[in-house]
Amino acid sequence: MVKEAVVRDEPARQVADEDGSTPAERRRRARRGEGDRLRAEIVEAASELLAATGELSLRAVAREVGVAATSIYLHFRNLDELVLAVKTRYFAEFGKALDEAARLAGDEPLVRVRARALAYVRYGTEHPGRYHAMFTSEMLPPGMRSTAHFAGVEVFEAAADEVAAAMGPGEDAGMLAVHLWTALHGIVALRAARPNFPWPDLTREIDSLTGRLLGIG
Amino acid sequence: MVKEAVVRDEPARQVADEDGSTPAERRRRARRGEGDRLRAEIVEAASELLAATGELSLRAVAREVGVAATSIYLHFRNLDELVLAVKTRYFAEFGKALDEAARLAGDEPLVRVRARALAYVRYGTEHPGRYHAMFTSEMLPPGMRSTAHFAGVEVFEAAADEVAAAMGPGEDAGMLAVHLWTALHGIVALRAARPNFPWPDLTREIDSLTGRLLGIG
DNA sequence: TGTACATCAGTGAACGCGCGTTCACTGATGTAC
DNA sequence: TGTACATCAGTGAACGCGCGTTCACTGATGTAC
Repeated sequence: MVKEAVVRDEPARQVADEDGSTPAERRRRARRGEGDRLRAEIVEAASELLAATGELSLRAVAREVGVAATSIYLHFRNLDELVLAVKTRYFAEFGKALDEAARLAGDEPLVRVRARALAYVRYGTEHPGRYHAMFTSEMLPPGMRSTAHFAGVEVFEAAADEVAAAMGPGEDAGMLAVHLWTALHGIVALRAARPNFPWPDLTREIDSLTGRLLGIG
Repeated sequence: MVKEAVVRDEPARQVADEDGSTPAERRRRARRGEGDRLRAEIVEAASELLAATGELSLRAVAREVGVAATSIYLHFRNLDELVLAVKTRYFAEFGKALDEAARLAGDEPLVRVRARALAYVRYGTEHPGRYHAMFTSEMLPPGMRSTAHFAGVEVFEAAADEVAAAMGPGEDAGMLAVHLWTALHGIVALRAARPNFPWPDLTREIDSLTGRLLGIG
């Protein structure tokens, strides 16, 4: 009722949008030195859109922010650059969530690994869009899929150290870390892809999995 | 050099396409009762396209077959129906590959499980496009993602039976089967998403994984 | 044996959509004089 | 204290693209008489 029919690309002006927030108000033109404010708003909106829909279009972001589509080019050379910025953000947040979980778990190595593993799958299942964006191949044409896809290893490496600490010497910590990572990824990804399968309780599943992988009943 | 400039949607006519095959020749109009020939060709082309690119467009399929885009509507009500036909095909092929591997493995349960697991990840890594199409969520809007996404359970169930046979009584076969499935999926999916990670040898990985999960050194 | 006609297998133009990107531009803000 | 002007932050029209789907059609094949 309140909204006018918006005919074209034109961003909403003084109209509150449907959830009651007023991006139009936020969208007062930045002052001289504050050009980066728009950049932050763009990344924020893109982040939410990618999380919600699993894909990102420049025009959708511009619409969300309440700005002309072209304005995005003031801060990003193209769509890929924006996507990269968003993913970087996700990885930082994800890594922080895992570290926090491990910190809260105390000193016992196995407990720490379990906490980290549970935090991993929790984050993945609670933020399927983000997780998808971070860890799902888009089947890029060969050539492109080399460098950029290596992001997120730090997360793995932190977990690998944890695993190494949780096990006796003489065991293949590298292989175990790989088992753990792939298993956790599989849990998250399959739950997203097959939401109707009768999956077990997540905590039980992680306890059972880590127990078996690390050789503890 | 041989190809003329193709200006519009118009399918290639008497011209051999770049790999030397001549779809134009195949595309002689079907005889009276043989209307289903085109259907088979469409599914075949769609199957190859989806495997190669990870996505499917009606117009691309039509181009590949050498037929007007509208001709697809003679056999499928819309794009989704075609995609479904292709996925059904993939699942049948995938299931057959696993069964065949188990058959060749003989009678020893653990050997059978290992063979099945290895066949699973082999199929997945060798046909990333097909696997992606079968098992990767497309983040459909809620409402759509209920029924259709349950396809492929038979494959899981065959594996679950195998796992149950491979373990002693009193253990939680269901949980173990879930561990195995998610782990295998994770291996396939992460290798596709992170091709530059130093992954271990696939056979060693599967041996190690199944050993740990099923409690055998 | 010849021919009119129904049917089957397919065509081709057109639609409206959202997209990424380009280009020339505008108008408020701050600063130099 | 006033004003010309550069610069910064952003706009808006336009482009060409591939897409799914619709619609009215065409023309070869087989069959009934």
